[in-house]
Amino acid sequence: MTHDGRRLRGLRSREAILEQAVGLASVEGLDGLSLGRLAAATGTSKSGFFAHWRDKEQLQLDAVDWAARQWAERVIAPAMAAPAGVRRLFALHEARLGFYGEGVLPGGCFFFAVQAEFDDRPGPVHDRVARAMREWQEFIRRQVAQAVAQGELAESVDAAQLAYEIDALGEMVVVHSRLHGGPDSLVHARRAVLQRLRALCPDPTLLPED
Amino acid sequence: MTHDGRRLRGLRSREAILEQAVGLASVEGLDGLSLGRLAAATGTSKSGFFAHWRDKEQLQLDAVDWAARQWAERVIAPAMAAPAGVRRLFALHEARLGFYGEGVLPGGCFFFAVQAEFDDRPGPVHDRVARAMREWQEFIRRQVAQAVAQGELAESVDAAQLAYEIDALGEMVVVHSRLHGGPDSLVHARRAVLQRLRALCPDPTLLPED
DNA sequence: CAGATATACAAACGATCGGTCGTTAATGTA
DNA sequence: TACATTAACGACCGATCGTTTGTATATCTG
Repeated sequence: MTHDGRRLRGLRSREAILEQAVGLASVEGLDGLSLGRLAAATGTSKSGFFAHWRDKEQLQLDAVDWAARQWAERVIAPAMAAPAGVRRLFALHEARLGFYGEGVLPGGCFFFAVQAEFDDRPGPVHDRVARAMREWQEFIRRQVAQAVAQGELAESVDAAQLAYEIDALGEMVVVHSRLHGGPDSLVHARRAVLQRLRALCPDPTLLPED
Repeated sequence: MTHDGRRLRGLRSREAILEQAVGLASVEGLDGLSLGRLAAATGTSKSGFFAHWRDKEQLQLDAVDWAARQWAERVIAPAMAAPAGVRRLFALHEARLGFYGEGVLPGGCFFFAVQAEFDDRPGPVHDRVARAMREWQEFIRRQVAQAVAQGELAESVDAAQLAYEIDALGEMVVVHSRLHGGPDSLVHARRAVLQRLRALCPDPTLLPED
């Protein structure tokens, strides 16, 4: 029952498979991704998956968790280095845009693809995705509320309202940039949130001018 | 070669099939939608499709066109009733939110589902969707530019920038409302654009207060 | 060492996928 | 009336889907 070599090897390939699965799912979705192609991409056999997961749905659920962890490490964590308040809020937005712009995932954003796929399909995957998105939205809202409490945003700011705006402006970068090619949407998304925050911030010098 | 009864009957069922296809695709996507289920939903046979379309891709392309026509009739046309300028711009946004809120399509928005599906997959369907989305974005941009020209928006407004914001804030309603249930996102999306326009409009009385 | 456990595989399963073929019935044209 | 065209169909095709089964091998436990 202890951490021995067998389990370690199992965990390694499990992680490698999940990383591939999240990358592929960011392009084709969690359902569009077939076990056959995932097997080919990972260099393993289809049937080998069932040593790690009972069925495809279990793999999908673990993929959601893996993507959420990746998001926490590559977007949230770097932004937490910025001082709390409006600067951290904008750092969060920029970290997200950086995640998209660097092409960490071949499809841009795992959660965008999966949201569009499962927003109408009830089931465990829908629930898990909804929870992850709710936590993300709630996290942004808390950062807004903290900035208000610190006096870095006007007291009239509705935290849930501003959180929706920041999230929407950031999320739509994925499809706009991929569908129309250019990096225009990255610039638009960055500037939209920056100017919005500057307008609401009593001390705009906390934020870059452009 | 004239418009006779045969062709009329063909066109009728063709339209009925496309309407069903667009509705189903708004839920499961254009590829997730299978010909078998589409046949069951329309009460016809799979093989009957191939009298109207050479293959599935042709049906997908026609579905995109059909959805674009529906969008023009149910969103753009009503908004054109409003006087040109900032009022028409906001009417456009409200017409879109109404389209989503009324549940015209079971999946909320055909183009949202299809964008997420095809933004990374090159091919004719990708190109057709990209063109439709580019035209829509361009249409918003022209409405912004006209409002600026009429003096109903500040001259400093970057039309493409504001168009991106309006579109992003409207589009993300689909997934937010469906994933988290409540109509909060509809309120947030409406208020976000309304306050943004009011802030940029020299005569805010043109727009409702809330 | 023996026995249990876990990783991974090839082969095959029934179901469903997009698509083809040949046919029927209805509607048009000559 | 004779012939061409069209919508629509049932039956079937090879491929692929998610999944099951049985097996071989490597690792840990006793």
